[in-house]
Amino acid sequence: MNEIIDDTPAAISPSLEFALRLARAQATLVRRLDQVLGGYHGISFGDFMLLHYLNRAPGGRLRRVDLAERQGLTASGVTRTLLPLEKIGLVERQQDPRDARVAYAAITDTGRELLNNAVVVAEQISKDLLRNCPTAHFDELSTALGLIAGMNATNS
Amino acid sequence: MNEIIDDTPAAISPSLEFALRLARAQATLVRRLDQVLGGYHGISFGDFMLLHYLNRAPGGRLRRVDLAERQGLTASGVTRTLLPLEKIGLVERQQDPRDARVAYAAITDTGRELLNNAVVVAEQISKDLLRNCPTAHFDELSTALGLIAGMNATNS
DNA sequence: GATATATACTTGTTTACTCAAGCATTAATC
DNA sequence: GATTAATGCTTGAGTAAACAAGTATATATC
Repeated sequence: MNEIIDDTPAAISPSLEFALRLARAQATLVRRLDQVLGGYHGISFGDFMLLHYLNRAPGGRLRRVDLAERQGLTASGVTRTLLPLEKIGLVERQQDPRDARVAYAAITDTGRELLNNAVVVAEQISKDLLRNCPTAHFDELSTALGLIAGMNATNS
Repeated sequence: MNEIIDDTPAAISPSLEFALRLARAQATLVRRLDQVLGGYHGISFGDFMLLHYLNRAPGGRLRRVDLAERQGLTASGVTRTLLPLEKIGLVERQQDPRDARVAYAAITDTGRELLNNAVVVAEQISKDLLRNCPTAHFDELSTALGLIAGMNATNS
Protein backbone atom coordinates (compact mmCIF):
# COMPACT_ATOMS: atom_id res chain seq x y z
CA MET A 1 0.00 0.00 0.00
CA ASN A 2 1.33 3.34 -1.02
CA GLU A 3 0.83 6.28 1.21
CA ILE A 4 0.32 9.71 -0.14
CA ILE A 5 2.48 12.07 1.81
CA ASP A 6 1.26 15.61 1.96
CA ASP A 7 3.86 17.91 3.42
CA THR A 8 1.98 21.02 2.42
CA PRO A 9 1.68 23.19 5.53
CA ALA A 10 -1.80 23.79 6.84
CA ALA A 11 -3.43 26.88 5.40
CA ILE A 12 -3.55 29.78 7.78
CA SER A 13 -6.66 31.68 8.72
CA PRO A 14 -7.95 34.51 6.53
CA SER A 15 -7.32 36.98 9.34
CA LEU A 16 -3.66 36.09 9.62
CA GLU A 17 -3.28 36.02 5.86
CA PHE A 18 -4.73 39.50 5.90
CA ALA A 19 -2.22 40.64 8.49
CA LEU A 20 0.68 39.27 6.46
CA ARG A 21 -0.53 41.01 3.34
CA LEU A 22 -1.10 44.23 5.19
CA ALA A 23 2.48 44.22 6.39
CA ARG A 24 3.79 43.48 2.94
CA ALA A 25 1.60 46.06 1.23
CA GLN A 26 2.70 48.73 3.65
CA ALA A 27 6.34 47.89 3.09
CA THR A 28 6.12 48.38 -0.67
CA LEU A 29 4.00 51.48 -0.29
CA VAL A 30 6.32 53.17 2.19
CA ARG A 31 9.40 52.25 0.21
CA ARG A 32 8.00 53.78 -2.92
CA LEU A 33 6.73 56.94 -1.26
CA ASP A 34 9.94 57.40 0.71
CA GLN A 35 11.92 57.20 -2.46
CA VAL A 36 9.86 59.65 -4.46
CA LEU A 37 9.15 62.16 -1.69
CA GLY A 38 12.79 62.03 -0.68
CA GLY A 39 13.88 62.71 -4.23
CA TYR A 40 11.54 65.58 -4.89
CA HIS A 41 11.15 67.20 -1.49
CA GLY A 42 13.79 65.75 0.78
CA ILE A 43 11.33 64.32 3.26
CA SER A 44 10.31 60.79 4.19
CA PHE A 45 6.78 59.48 4.01
CA GLY A 46 6.77 59.69 7.80
CA ASP A 47 7.61 63.38 7.63
CA PHE A 48 4.93 63.83 5.03
CA MET A 49 2.31 62.18 7.21
CA LEU A 50 3.39 64.29 10.13
CA LEU A 51 2.98 67.53 8.17
CA HIS A 52 -0.35 66.34 6.87
CA TYR A 53 -1.69 65.56 10.34
CA LEU A 54 -0.57 68.96 11.58
CA ASN A 55 -2.11 70.71 8.60
CA ARG A 56 -5.38 68.91 9.09
CA ALA A 57 -5.56 69.63 12.81
CA PRO A 58 -7.35 72.75 14.10
CA GLY A 59 -4.89 75.63 14.28
CA GLY A 60 -2.35 73.60 12.29
CA ARG A 61 -0.92 72.14 15.44
CA LEU A 62 -0.97 69.06 17.62
CA ARG A 63 0.48 67.95 20.88
CA ARG A 64 3.41 65.62 20.52
CA VAL A 65 1.48 62.87 22.22
CA ASP A 66 -1.29 63.08 19.65
CA LEU A 67 1.18 63.12 16.81
CA ALA A 68 2.73 59.97 18.20
CA GLU A 69 -0.62 58.22 18.22
CA ARG A 70 -1.32 59.19 14.61
CA GLN A 71 2.17 58.28 13.46
CA GLY A 72 2.27 54.96 15.22
CA LEU A 73 5.41 56.09 17.04
CA THR A 74 6.43 56.53 20.63
CA ALA A 75 6.68 59.98 22.17
CA SER A 76 10.44 59.89 21.98
CA GLY A 77 10.28 58.95 18.33
CA VAL A 78 8.20 62.05 17.69
CA THR A 79 10.62 64.27 19.57
CA ARG A 80 13.42 63.08 17.37
CA THR A 81 11.50 63.19 14.14
CA LEU A 82 10.54 66.79 14.82
CA LEU A 83 14.05 68.04 15.48
CA PRO A 84 15.23 68.21 11.85
CA LEU A 85 11.83 69.48 10.70
CA GLU A 86 12.05 72.34 13.19
CA LYS A 87 15.59 73.01 12.11
CA ILE A 88 14.65 73.46 8.47
CA GLY A 89 11.62 75.51 9.44
CA LEU A 90 8.75 73.26 8.34
CA VAL A 91 7.46 72.95 11.87
CA GLU A 92 7.70 75.23 14.86
CA ARG A 93 7.40 74.68 18.55
CA GLN A 94 4.58 76.31 20.48
CA GLN A 95 3.64 76.44 24.13
CA ASP A 96 0.31 75.98 25.77
CA PRO A 97 -0.50 78.93 28.09
CA ARG A 98 -2.78 76.72 30.16
CA ASP A 99 -0.50 73.72 30.58
CA ALA A 100 3.24 74.19 30.72
CA ARG A 101 3.85 70.51 30.08
CA VAL A 102 2.63 70.42 26.53
CA ALA A 103 4.74 71.52 23.60
CA TYR A 104 2.75 71.78 20.41
CA ALA A 105 4.21 71.06 17.04
CA ALA A 106 2.78 73.56 14.56
CA ILE A 107 3.16 73.60 10.80
CA THR A 108 4.71 76.79 9.39
CA ASP A 109 3.90 78.58 6.14
CA THR A 110 7.01 77.04 4.65
CA GLY A 111 5.80 73.67 5.83
CA ARG A 112 2.39 74.20 4.25
CA GLU A 113 3.90 75.18 0.99
CA LEU A 114 6.09 72.12 0.87
CA LEU A 115 3.20 69.94 1.93
CA ASN A 116 0.96 71.26 -0.83
CA ASN A 117 3.56 70.34 -3.40
CA ALA A 118 4.30 67.00 -1.81
CA VAL A 119 0.63 66.06 -1.71
CA VAL A 120 0.48 66.18 -5.48
CA VAL A 121 3.34 63.73 -5.75
CA ALA A 122 2.04 61.49 -2.98
CA GLU A 123 -1.37 61.31 -4.59
CA GLN A 124 0.12 60.29 -7.89
CA ILE A 125 2.12 57.51 -6.32
CA SER A 126 -0.77 56.30 -4.20
CA LYS A 127 -3.02 56.21 -7.20
CA ASP A 128 -0.42 54.31 -9.16
CA LEU A 129 0.06 51.75 -6.40
CA LEU A 130 -3.68 51.15 -6.29
CA ARG A 131 -4.08 51.00 -10.03
CA ASN A 132 -4.74 47.25 -10.06
CA CYS A 133 -7.16 47.27 -7.16
CA PRO A 134 -10.83 46.71 -7.77
CA THR A 135 -12.58 50.01 -7.19
CA ALA A 136 -15.89 48.44 -6.29
CA HIS A 137 -15.70 48.51 -2.50
CA PHE A 138 -12.77 50.82 -2.15
CA ASP A 139 -14.26 53.10 0.47
CA GLU A 140 -15.25 50.11 2.54
CA LEU A 141 -11.70 48.86 2.38
CA SER A 142 -10.40 52.24 3.43
CA THR A 143 -12.81 52.32 6.34
CA ALA A 144 -11.69 48.89 7.43
CA LEU A 145 -8.08 50.03 7.58
CA GLY A 146 -9.15 52.99 9.68
CA LEU A 147 -10.87 50.65 12.10
CA ILE A 148 -7.82 48.46 12.43
CA ALA A 149 -5.76 51.55 13.15
CA GLY A 150 -8.20 52.32 15.95
CA MET A 151 -9.34 55.51 14.28
CA ASN A 152 -12.48 57.17 15.45
CA ALA A 153 -14.17 60.55 15.19
CA THR A 154 -11.78 62.24 17.62
CA ASN A 155 -8.51 61.31 15.98
CA SER A 156 -9.02 61.53 12.27
CA MET B 1 -20.29 92.34 3.89
CA ASN B 2 -18.94 89.62 6.05
CA GLU B 3 -16.64 87.10 4.56
CA ILE B 4 -16.73 83.52 5.60
CA ILE B 5 -13.20 82.35 6.08
CA ASP B 6 -12.64 78.70 5.56
CA ASP B 7 -9.18 77.62 6.61
CA THR B 8 -10.02 73.94 6.39
CA PRO B 9 -7.32 72.27 4.33
CA ALA B 10 -8.39 70.78 1.05
CA ALA B 11 -9.46 67.15 1.33
CA ILE B 12 -6.94 64.69 0.00
CA SER B 13 -7.65 62.05 -2.59
CA PRO B 14 -9.12 58.69 -1.58
CA SER B 15 -5.97 56.94 -2.75
CA LEU B 16 -3.72 58.98 -0.50
CA GLU B 17 -6.14 58.66 2.39
CA PHE B 18 -5.94 54.94 1.82
CA ALA B 19 -2.16 55.03 1.93
CA LEU B 20 -2.20 56.96 5.20
CA ARG B 21 -4.60 54.50 6.77
CA LEU B 22 -2.64 51.54 5.52
CA ALA B 23 0.48 52.88 7.20
CA ARG B 24 -1.35 53.51 10.42
CA ALA B 25 -3.13 50.16 10.43
CA GLN B 26 0.14 48.34 9.88
CA ALA B 27 1.78 50.20 12.73
CA THR B 28 -0.87 49.14 15.25
CA LEU B 29 -0.96 45.62 13.89
CA VAL B 30 2.79 45.10 14.06
CA ARG B 31 3.05 46.65 17.48
CA ARG B 32 0.45 44.33 18.87
CA LEU B 33 1.80 41.20 17.25
CA ASP B 34 5.38 42.05 18.20
CA GLN B 35 4.34 42.42 21.78
CA VAL B 36 2.39 39.19 22.04
CA LEU B 37 4.67 36.99 19.95
CA GLY B 38 7.66 38.39 21.80
CA GLY B 39 6.06 37.59 25.13
CA TYR B 40 5.00 34.05 24.31
CA HIS B 41 7.65 32.88 21.89
CA GLY B 42 10.49 35.38 22.01
CA ILE B 43 10.23 36.31 18.34
CA SER B 44 9.14 39.44 16.53
CA PHE B 45 6.37 39.56 13.97
CA GLY B 46 9.11 39.89 11.38
CA ASP B 47 10.67 36.65 12.58
CA PHE B 48 7.27 35.03 12.55
CA MET B 49 6.64 36.07 8.95
CA LEU B 50 10.05 34.82 7.98
CA LEU B 51 9.42 31.38 9.47
CA HIS B 52 6.01 31.29 7.86
CA TYR B 53 7.37 32.08 4.41
CA LEU B 54 10.02 29.40 4.78
CA ASN B 55 7.50 26.87 5.99
CA ARG B 56 5.20 27.60 3.11
CA ALA B 57 7.93 27.41 0.49
CA PRO B 58 8.70 24.13 -1.28
CA GLY B 59 11.29 22.21 0.71
CA GLY B 60 10.86 24.61 3.61
CA ARG B 61 13.53 26.89 2.28
CA LEU B 62 14.08 30.07 0.31
CA ARG B 63 16.94 32.03 -1.06
CA ARG B 64 17.80 35.08 0.96
CA VAL B 65 16.89 37.32 -1.92
CA ASP B 66 13.39 35.89 -2.07
CA LEU B 67 12.98 36.20 1.65
CA ALA B 68 13.93 39.85 1.37
CA GLU B 69 11.28 40.44 -1.24
CA ARG B 70 8.60 38.80 0.88
CA GLN B 71 9.68 40.56 4.03
CA GLY B 72 9.97 43.96 2.46
CA LEU B 73 13.58 44.15 3.59
CA THR B 74 16.91 44.61 1.89
CA ALA B 75 19.27 41.68 1.46
CA SER B 76 21.44 42.93 4.28
CA GLY B 77 18.43 43.17 6.54
CA VAL B 78 17.70 39.52 5.88
CA THR B 79 21.26 38.46 6.58
CA ARG B 80 21.13 40.11 9.98
CA THR B 81 17.64 38.92 10.83
CA LEU B 82 18.68 35.35 10.12
CA LEU B 83 21.76 35.37 12.33
CA PRO B 84 20.00 35.04 15.70
CA LEU B 85 17.44 32.63 14.23
CA GLU B 86 20.23 30.36 13.03
CA LYS B 87 21.91 30.68 16.38
CA ILE B 88 18.89 29.45 18.29
CA GLY B 89 18.29 26.72 15.73
CA LEU B 90 15.00 27.79 14.19
CA VAL B 91 16.57 28.20 10.78
CA GLU B 92 19.55 26.57 9.16
CA ARG B 93 21.80 27.52 6.33
CA GLN B 94 21.90 25.38 3.18
CA GLN B 95 23.92 25.51 0.01
CA ASP B 96 22.81 25.17 -3.55
CA PRO B 97 24.87 22.49 -5.35
CA ARG B 98 24.19 24.18 -8.68
CA ASP B 99 24.99 27.75 -7.73
CA ALA B 100 27.61 28.50 -5.10
CA ARG B 101 26.37 32.04 -4.70
CA VAL B 102 23.07 31.20 -3.10
CA ALA B 103 22.71 30.38 0.56
CA TYR B 104 19.27 29.08 1.37
CA ALA B 105 17.57 29.71 4.66
CA ALA B 106 15.69 26.56 5.68
CA ILE B 107 13.29 26.10 8.57
CA THR B 108 14.28 23.37 11.05
CA ASP B 109 12.04 20.99 12.97
CA THR B 110 12.46 23.18 16.00
CA GLY B 111 11.48 26.15 13.90
CA ARG B 112 8.38 24.39 12.62
CA GLU B 113 7.34 23.45 16.10
CA LEU B 114 7.68 27.01 17.34
CA LEU B 115 5.90 28.31 14.27
CA ASN B 116 2.95 25.98 14.78
CA ASN B 117 2.49 27.29 18.28
CA ALA B 118 3.03 30.91 17.26
CA VAL B 119 0.48 30.65 14.47
CA VAL B 120 -2.23 29.95 17.01
CA VAL B 121 -1.38 33.12 18.89
CA ALA B 122 -0.97 35.21 15.76
CA GLU B 123 -4.32 34.07 14.43
CA GLN B 124 -6.02 35.04 17.64
CA ILE B 125 -4.52 38.50 17.60
CA SER B 126 -5.25 39.04 13.92
CA LYS B 127 -8.82 38.00 14.42
CA ASP B 128 -9.15 40.33 17.35
CA LEU B 129 -7.69 43.26 15.41
CA LEU B 130 -10.19 42.65 12.63
CA ARG B 131 -13.14 42.16 14.93
CA ASN B 132 -14.75 45.48 13.99
CA CYS B 133 -14.25 45.10 10.28
CA PRO B 134 -17.19 44.38 8.04
CA THR B 135 -16.85 40.81 6.82
CA ALA B 136 -18.83 41.37 3.66
CA HIS B 137 -16.00 41.88 1.16
CA PHE B 138 -13.17 40.68 3.30
CA ASP B 139 -11.54 38.43 0.74
CA GLU B 140 -11.67 41.19 -1.82
CA LEU B 141 -9.91 43.47 0.63
CA SER B 142 -7.28 40.85 1.26
CA THR B 143 -6.75 40.40 -2.45
CA ALA B 144 -6.34 44.14 -2.88
CA LEU B 145 -3.58 44.22 -0.28
CA GLY B 146 -1.87 41.39 -2.08
CA LEU B 147 -2.00 43.35 -5.32
CA ILE B 148 -0.50 46.43 -3.68
CA ALA B 149 2.28 44.27 -2.32
CA GLY B 150 2.95 43.16 -5.88
CA MET B 151 2.07 39.57 -5.09
CA ASN B 152 1.43 37.15 -7.87
CA ALA B 153 1.27 33.41 -8.45
CA THR B 154 5.03 32.94 -8.23
CA ASN B 155 5.64 34.63 -4.90
CA SER B 156 2.78 33.73 -2.64
C1' DG C 1 37.67 31.30 -23.90
C1' DA C 2 38.70 35.99 -22.13
C1' DT C 3 36.22 40.06 -20.59
C1' DA C 4 32.30 42.44 -19.08
C1' DT C 5 28.01 42.44 -16.66
C1' DA C 6 24.78 40.66 -13.53
C1' DT C 7 23.47 38.10 -9.39
C1' DA C 8 23.73 36.50 -4.39
C1' DC C 9 25.28 37.55 -0.38
C1' DT C 10 28.01 39.93 3.55
C1' DT C 11 30.09 43.78 6.15
C1' DG C 12 31.10 48.80 7.79
C1' DT C 13 28.74 52.81 8.80
C1' DT C 14 24.92 55.71 9.68
C1' DT C 15 20.15 56.63 10.84
C1' DA C 16 15.70 56.05 13.05
C1' DC C 17 13.51 53.96 16.07
C1' DT C 18 12.47 51.68 20.86
C1' DC C 19 12.71 51.19 25.81
C1' DA C 20 13.90 52.77 30.32
C1' DA C 21 14.72 56.42 33.12
C1' DG C 22 14.24 61.09 34.28
C1' DC C 23 12.38 65.96 34.87
C1' DA C 24 8.64 69.21 35.09
C1' DT C 25 4.00 70.20 35.56
C1' DT C 26 -0.78 69.20 36.54
C1' DA C 27 -4.62 66.63 38.73
C1' DA C 28 -6.44 63.81 42.42
C1' DT C 29 -6.81 62.40 47.26
C1' DC C 30 -6.68 62.72 52.04
C1' DG D 1 -2.85 72.51 51.20
C1' DA D 2 0.49 68.66 51.36
C1' DT D 3 1.23 64.27 49.20
C1' DT D 4 0.57 60.97 45.71
C1' DA D 5 -0.38 59.83 41.14
C1' DA D 6 -0.76 60.85 36.36
C1' DT D 7 0.60 63.35 32.15
C1' DG D 8 3.78 65.42 28.61
C1' DC D 9 7.97 65.55 27.08
C1' DT D 10 13.15 64.71 26.68
C1' DT D 11 17.50 62.12 27.02
C1' DG D 12 20.82 58.00 27.26
C1' DA D 13 21.61 53.46 25.62
C1' DG D 14 20.66 49.68 22.76
C1' DT D 15 18.83 47.65 18.38
C1' DA D 16 17.27 46.92 13.77
C1' DA D 17 17.20 48.60 9.59
C1' DA D 18 19.12 51.06 5.33
C1' DC D 19 22.72 52.34 2.21
C1' DA D 20 27.11 51.85 0.14
C1' DA D 21 30.83 49.18 -0.82
C1' DG D 22 33.03 44.78 -1.28
C1' DT D 23 33.63 39.59 -2.40
C1' DA D 24 32.50 35.58 -4.93
C1' DT D 25 30.21 33.19 -8.39
C1' DA D 26 27.62 32.84 -12.63
C1' DT D 27 26.08 34.42 -17.23
C1' DA D 28 26.49 36.92 -21.55
C1' DT D 29 29.17 38.87 -25.33
C1' DC D 30 32.70 39.33 -28.47
